[in-house]
Amino acid sequence: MDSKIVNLRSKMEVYNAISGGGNFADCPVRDVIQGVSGKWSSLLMMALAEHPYRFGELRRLVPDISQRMLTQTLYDLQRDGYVHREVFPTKPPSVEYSLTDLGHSMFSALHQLILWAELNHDAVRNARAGFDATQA
Amino acid sequence: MDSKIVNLRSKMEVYNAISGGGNFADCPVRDVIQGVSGKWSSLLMMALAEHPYRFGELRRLVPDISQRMLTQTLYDLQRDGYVHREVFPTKPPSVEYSLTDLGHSMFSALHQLILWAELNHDAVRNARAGFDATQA
DNA sequence: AGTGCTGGTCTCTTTTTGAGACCGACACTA
DNA sequence: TAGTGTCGGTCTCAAAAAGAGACCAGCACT
Repeated sequence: MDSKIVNLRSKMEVYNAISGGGNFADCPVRDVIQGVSGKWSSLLMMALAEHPYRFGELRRLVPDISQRMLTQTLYDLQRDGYVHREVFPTKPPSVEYSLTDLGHSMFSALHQLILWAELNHDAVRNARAGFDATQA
Repeated sequence: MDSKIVNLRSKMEVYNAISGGGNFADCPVRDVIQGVSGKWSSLLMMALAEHPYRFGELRRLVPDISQRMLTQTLYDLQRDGYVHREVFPTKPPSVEYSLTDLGHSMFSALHQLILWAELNHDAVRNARAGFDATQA
């Protein structure tokens, strides 16, 4: 029984095995992907990949993000080493966010997904519409 | 003022422009990325990219997903056209989930990010540890 | 008659997110 | 000098999403 699962030495199984007691927190892919998979992370990475932005600029660029989530998402991206935060002692003080080398490196991988999304947006929308039609 | 934002014809601006009244829902990248950026989506895509799995198999493969979220995430992936759901009239009936062509296509883009995550997991973990150290 | 397996749904609680008021320090304006 | 605006946030409260786990029908086997 469950011969597929038992026989295949797949990555999924290895991640399960690593986790040992079911904690599963050590799965490298999950650990990293979680950070990028937030609702706003990829969008902010896209913005910062172009050039550094200040807090207020990002807020205007992504109008439907709340200030709270902008702060928090930038904090998380900074914590994971993707984003650098620099405070300039102007009056009033300004804060600039920019991608680190690690951030640029990660974005180049994320970029593949973004390109795919641009190319296949219609296909996804059509699939969605077709699915909703049959379910109605 | 805000010369950077005004002068640059960046993708970000185009997405903003498209959205017109601030709705922003028509941004293709957001629309597609949202579907993949769920907590469990990428993990399930990884699993199904290997070979089809049944509901219970997926549940055992990803032990810390709730049955509710497994159902819902698979439903969403199916709706977006990434996953095919097939019911076999065995007793008890079994349900098999597999990637569609669109799903495989999307996964090949997502795969770049996964590979990056595997390669750079340590760098991210170190950044995180260093950041937490300075914040403590 | 009882137990187990299948793939779910339903309800309840906890966590995450969103909306928006509020903050101090300074500049500019009237 | 008092009022207004900008900066980058934090704080509180309500709404939405996710997690935990009970429950379900249908059939097989004991």
